Amino acid sequence: MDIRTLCLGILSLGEATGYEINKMVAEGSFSFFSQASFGSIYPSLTKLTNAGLVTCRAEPQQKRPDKKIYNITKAGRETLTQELKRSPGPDRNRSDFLAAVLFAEAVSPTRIQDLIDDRIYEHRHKIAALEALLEEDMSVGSRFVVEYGVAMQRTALEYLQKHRHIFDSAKPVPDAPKGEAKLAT
Amino acid sequence: MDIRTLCLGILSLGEATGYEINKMVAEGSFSFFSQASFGSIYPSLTKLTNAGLVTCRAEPQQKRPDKKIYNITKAGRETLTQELKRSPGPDRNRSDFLAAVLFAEAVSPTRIQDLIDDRIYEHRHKIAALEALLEEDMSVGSRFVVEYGVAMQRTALEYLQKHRHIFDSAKPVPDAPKGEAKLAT
DNA sequence: GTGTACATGTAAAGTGTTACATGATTTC
DNA sequence: GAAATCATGTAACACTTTACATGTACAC
Repeated sequence: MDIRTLCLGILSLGEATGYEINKMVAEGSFSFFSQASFGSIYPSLTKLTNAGLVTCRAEPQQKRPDKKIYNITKAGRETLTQELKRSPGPDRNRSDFLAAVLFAEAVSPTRIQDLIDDRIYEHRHKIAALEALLEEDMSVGSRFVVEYGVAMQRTALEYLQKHRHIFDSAKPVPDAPKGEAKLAT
Repeated sequence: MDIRTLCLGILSLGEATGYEINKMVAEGSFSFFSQASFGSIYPSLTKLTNAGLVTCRAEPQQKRPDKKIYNITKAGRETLTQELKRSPGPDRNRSDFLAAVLFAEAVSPTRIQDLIDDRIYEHRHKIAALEALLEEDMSVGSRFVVEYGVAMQRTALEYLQKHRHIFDSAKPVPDAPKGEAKLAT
């Protein structure tokens, strides 16, 4: 799903400005499963407007750029419906943390526990932030997604706490550990 | 983490060809947390070779392009160690599924249950595939990562099974939900 | 006085995917 | 006879990030 469709979907839930969309994606309930920045959101909104899928009304502000409030149009809803008929692509999860754990084993074993401990700390913060979000009023769908996020974060946290010890005996690997190295296929 | 570093890390675990790296990333234990295709892997290997971080030896094949087997160099390991000293960036999860569920609520409510049912089916398959992977011999780190993946997939599956009903008002639960596969839960 | 929140946007640079190009061998 | 596996690689295109550009207002 490209940023254009993401913006269209967010606007299907209610009007918003580019700034607000960025906040939702960066910190709000969209932050688990999407990411985008101003550099992609603003151009997307412009394109959607030109395509007639959203309308834009400017609200004057004092000493600031006008607020541009976007609304989805009927054509926009139809386009989104068509888009949702296509089966969603597979999830794409990219975790530098998991990669680092794997690679640290071969190259810098003493680093693994630090990596895991930092991660545990981050998970706790993230869970607290999500639970705070849940205190607010939100739609059934948003709540479903945020609770899904909490469940996933909790599982990750528990897994790390439970399995952290397996690296306790980690020892440096000799310079050339090839031969019949066991790479998972 | 860019594809160049990903390739370097994979090669730190043992020698491999571009083709093999692609398989690991597309289907193997790297597939949860990274993705890359030939179009990015081959150029990355070329760049790493030019930078002296890996070496390449060609093994002649019959009626096929030579196999190019890459090995990490000492300089490559040092570069990787440096890279691992930097704290890993945040996870970036992109899920068209979660986005679709959220947007479908506003635009096409009857679609949600289908989306969830398909997803449940996919999770079962994925879990089965991962558990098959675990039967094989693999390093401590690989096992850690694959088991992490299994835990996450299971949580997602259970969450969807448990919370699927909240969208019932959008569409009654069919008596015999389709896609009810006989795979391990 | 420093940082954050508000509020928009552009341009260059980098990164990654998709489709193409080639071709034998094995499995269904 | 079709599709998958093995095996490499390029080029065009799409997408995203980062840095730039321009301010005010408020809290600490």
